[in-house]
Amino acid sequence: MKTMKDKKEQKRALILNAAIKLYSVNGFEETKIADVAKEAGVSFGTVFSYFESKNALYEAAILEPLEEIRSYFENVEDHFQGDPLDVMKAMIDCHVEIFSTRKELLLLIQQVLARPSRFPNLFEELDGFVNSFVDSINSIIEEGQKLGYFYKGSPSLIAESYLSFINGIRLTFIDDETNPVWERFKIQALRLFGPFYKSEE
Amino acid sequence: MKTMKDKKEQKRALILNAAIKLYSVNGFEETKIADVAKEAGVSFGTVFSYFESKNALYEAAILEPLEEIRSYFENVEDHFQGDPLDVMKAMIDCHVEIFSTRKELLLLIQQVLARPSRFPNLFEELDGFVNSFVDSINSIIEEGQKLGYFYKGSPSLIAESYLSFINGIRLTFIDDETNPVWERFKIQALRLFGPFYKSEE
Amino acid sequence: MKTMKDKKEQKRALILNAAIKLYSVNGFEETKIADVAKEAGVSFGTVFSYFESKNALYEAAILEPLEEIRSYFENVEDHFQGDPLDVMKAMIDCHVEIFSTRKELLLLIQQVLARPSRFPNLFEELDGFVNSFVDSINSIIEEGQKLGYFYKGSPSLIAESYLSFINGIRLTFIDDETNPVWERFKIQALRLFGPFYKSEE
Amino acid sequence: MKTMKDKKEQKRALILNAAIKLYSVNGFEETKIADVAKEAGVSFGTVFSYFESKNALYEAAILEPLEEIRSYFENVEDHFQGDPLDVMKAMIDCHVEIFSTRKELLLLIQQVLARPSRFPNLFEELDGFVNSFVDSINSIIEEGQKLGYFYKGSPSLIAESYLSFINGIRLTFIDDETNPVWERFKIQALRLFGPFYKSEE
DNA sequence: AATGAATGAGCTTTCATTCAT
DNA sequence: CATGAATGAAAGCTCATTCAT
Repeated sequence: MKTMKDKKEQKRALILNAAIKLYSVNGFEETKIADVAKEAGVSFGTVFSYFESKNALYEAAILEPLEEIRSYFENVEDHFQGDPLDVMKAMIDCHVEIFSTRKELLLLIQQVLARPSRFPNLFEELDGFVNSFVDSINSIIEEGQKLGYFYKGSPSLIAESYLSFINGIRLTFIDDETNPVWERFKIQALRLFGPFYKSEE
Repeated sequence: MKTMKDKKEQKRALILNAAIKLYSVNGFEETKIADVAKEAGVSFGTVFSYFESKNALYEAAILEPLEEIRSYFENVEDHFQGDPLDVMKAMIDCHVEIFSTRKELLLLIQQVLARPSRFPNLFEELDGFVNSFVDSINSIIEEGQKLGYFYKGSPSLIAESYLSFINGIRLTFIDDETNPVWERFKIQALRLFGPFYKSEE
Repeated sequence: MKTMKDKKEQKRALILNAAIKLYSVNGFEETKIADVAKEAGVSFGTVFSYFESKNALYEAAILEPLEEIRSYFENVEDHFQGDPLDVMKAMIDCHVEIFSTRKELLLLIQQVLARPSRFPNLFEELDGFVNSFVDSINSIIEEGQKLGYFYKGSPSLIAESYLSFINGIRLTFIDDETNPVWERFKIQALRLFGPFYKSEE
Repeated sequence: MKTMKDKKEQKRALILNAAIKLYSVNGFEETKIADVAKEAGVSFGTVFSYFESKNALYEAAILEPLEEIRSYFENVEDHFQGDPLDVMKAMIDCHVEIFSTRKELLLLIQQVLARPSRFPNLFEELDGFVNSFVDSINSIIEEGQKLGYFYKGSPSLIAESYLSFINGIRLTFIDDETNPVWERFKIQALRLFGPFYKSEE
């Protein structure tokens, strides 16, 4: 009994991963369910017995991985402790790690963001994600501002700038997954918060 | 004679603008040639007499507007004179103006960037665009670094950061076209170059 | 032992009744085996262990109930005794009772009759049914004719007219199951046999 | 110009006739659009440029021929003049002619009547047809009753009986198109109105 | 015996593209 | 040139049926 459920779960994951892979590369319309099935090693009929429709599969391919990383954006305080500056550094480390690693998810997210009217539900969800993040680090930024670490000004602006920045990198340097590149962007990310690394001569 | 050519040119523009509008909102696959024709007020047969295929129309819809803005990214020195800091400020003003205004073009660009393997030619072109920009402002950044305005470090990194940043804003705040929002991001953009606006208390 | 067989029989009946219900309303193609199974409270796999195929189930859904009423059409003399006129009256009572009550079966029959080439076996069977009925009441009609009750002329014609008539009612007034409606048609049915109820002023 | 419209009309008719033929024999679900196209000698794509969908084609295949015969059922007085008895005789002649000739239309109608819940619009339409007919001959029957030709009683009952009767014949003797058979049923049809042909010995 | 996961034939429908008018 | 009728490849999806458990 247990085994059967596990097997179903496993096969579902197989299909979902195939979907993530193909959707991220080819986009929604040009990914054929038959291709996903082949990639997953099942018949296309099987895909439909695990996911209601092509649309539902797409949503799952984005939303489920999103859950895995959600916490690192929405509960920043829980994951990173200490001095606001250290928290931000740790957070940036974590986020860059995620963005450089999870290329597929980010591509999918960008597909949705680039066509909000086509995927209204997903867009809504992602929009909420952004807002939650901004809220989540608001107080940390404020504290950092009081301590003189960060630029004065709207914490939201800083948070949004930061998110746009790492998002933009992923989009602009889509092929690069090498550590060094991303490593260097971490410094730039922090500079949106405050005037750091000034004297690196 | 002249008039005939003009008329043809005009009709071509009509179709191209319709294409830009619809492709940007609906993406490549979900934009139907019939819809473009209707939007342009011509029959769909006519579309094919001005553009070889749906693909060719998509390429034109991206590449031709791209030409219009190319100069502001690839010949930075020609457009903005003076002190490196002033040049950057002027450039950012100009770029933000472009990014906030030409939502449609940017959406199209992001569609391509999000699916490099689907549009290799276009991706190549856009990639070249990025590189040209980075090259173009290299010496300005270097000069600014010597003068102590800008952070030390790889000028490419700074240029790429900047591009990613404005790109990311466009993507993340896709709906916003209001000036104030974009205005505030200009400050953040400049902070990728150097520690400016520190004392805005 | 006995119980086991009974249980099997019972489950078979459960499925058959579900099939009759759904086939009659939705027709052959639009009735899904899965729906029949759900209606019967079994898994769809079970349906196939009682009936060879969807076709076989359809045939059973028509032929088995047909058996139950067959006798009232093919052995008219055995069921109704007396004067030919009384026999016909009793027969009409009985038939109208059947037609008004067994809407489902009649709908199924009409589905078959409306598409003879799709269900040749079933059609054959129903055609035989009609012929048997016509033969069965032939002598009764002849006798009634001799007694001056019924119209002269081919008894077959009268029998066929009668059958067409009640069949047609069922088809034309498909929703009506109220007694009064059917009651009034009994008078009309008898008028196909002879000039009755003339003076009902 | 004129010719083009005519040609389109002609091709539409070609497709519609093919549809009538196949739908009537095979029913809605088992008639494939590809088959209709082949029968009409066009590609299946063409079918969709004349009819919105398979459903729309089915509706057209029933409703358009229905229009052709409507008048003979709904404007009985306009078509047949004289003595009520003569009117009925002429009407029956006409109707039997229609029913014996237009087997295809009648089969289609019966498909709809046998599955009202599947084709609610069409069913509605046909139901209206029946009611209009009943209304239409009401006064003629009443007049005939006054003159002593017809049975006393509800004119509606008589009208409905008549309609059920010819409908039922078409259904029960689906294959027969020979005149003699239908000719004999005309006598029976009239007997639903009054005690005619008593002395045909 | 009962289940339901897996399969894939076969359907409708869309839409880019061709080409005769 | 402009048009739009005709085409048919190609896709998503349904569901009867099989068969391992």
